[in-house]
Amino acid sequence: MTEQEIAAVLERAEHLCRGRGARLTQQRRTVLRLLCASDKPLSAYELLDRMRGCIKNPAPPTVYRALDFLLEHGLVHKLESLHAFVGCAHPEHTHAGQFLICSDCGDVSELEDSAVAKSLQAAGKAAGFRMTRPVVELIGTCAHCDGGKQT
Amino acid sequence: MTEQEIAAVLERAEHLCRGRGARLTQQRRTVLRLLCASDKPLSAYELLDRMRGCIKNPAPPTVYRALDFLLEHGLVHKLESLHAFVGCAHPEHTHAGQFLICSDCGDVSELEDSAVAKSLQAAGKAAGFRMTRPVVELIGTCAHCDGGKQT
DNA sequence: TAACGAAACGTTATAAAATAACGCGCATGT
DNA sequence: ACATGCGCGTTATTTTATAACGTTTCGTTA
Repeated sequence: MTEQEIAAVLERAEHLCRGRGARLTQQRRTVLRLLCASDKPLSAYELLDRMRGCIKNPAPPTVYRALDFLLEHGLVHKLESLHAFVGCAHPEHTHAGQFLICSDCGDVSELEDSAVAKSLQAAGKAAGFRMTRPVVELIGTCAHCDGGKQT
Repeated sequence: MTEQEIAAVLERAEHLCRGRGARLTQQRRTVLRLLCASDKPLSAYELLDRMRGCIKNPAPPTVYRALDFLLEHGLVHKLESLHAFVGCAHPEHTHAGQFLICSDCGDVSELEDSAVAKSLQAAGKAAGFRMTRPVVELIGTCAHCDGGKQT
């Protein structure tokens, strides 16, 4: 994300939290900013390393607490298959996103494909299942890495 | 799974491995059997505990190696969001299954919903993404636990 | 059948990811 | 001012997963 995009995300996050009576503290803001600034998902411990610049003596609970808050408020996503986190590209949206994870270059892109969302919803409903959190991570090779090798 | 179902799974696994020139060793068979016999997903370490009955001094690599083999051959699935494993209900199928995970009772059921599979395939294709492994885990409340509380 | 090479396994150690538990301090409202 | 709850610091521990290296087992081929 560019500096400007990050600023916009922080702005939106601020607004969203204010509206909910939630406190976007310095550390939480820092974690969100670091995630947005990274071009790759970050593990909690990578995040921890990067926090050393801004915060004095961060320990694991510091980063996990911030992540818990941000996850609750839909500002970041956890990629379960990578044990890593990314800033949410669409914080206003519904949080039924899907992730394309390139196992070659490590790039991740977030989709909000309504056909996928609907089919998942339908499949759950058919089983009488009330869905609270869909985890959809497609692991494979991105267009760039696949480059011309495949039709 | 019932004893008979487990026997059938082991039989199929045997056959499948033979056909591929892969060796379904005693330990691998044991891990597969234990997973099938459990009514819940098992973590690697729970599995390790249960192996103590059958195998002398199992250490983590023992169970992880068996799991790697079984995963490669599509005989078990890993539930990324739970750090746990289940026996595959449909070892003959395509391995694009979806999982419904009840966060209330812990029960997991495996689907093979073709509408979901197709929409995922389509979404990936639209992004030029070549998918090798879909991770689809729907977290929520199963019909039983939701029991009457919801329309 | 003896020798070989690959695959499977035993073992010890360590890395990586996540949480428990406890107390302090600060902001918020009464 | 005071009480309450939330956020945070800190230490320790638990849980999950892998590295590294030597030994054994198995199937193949000479």
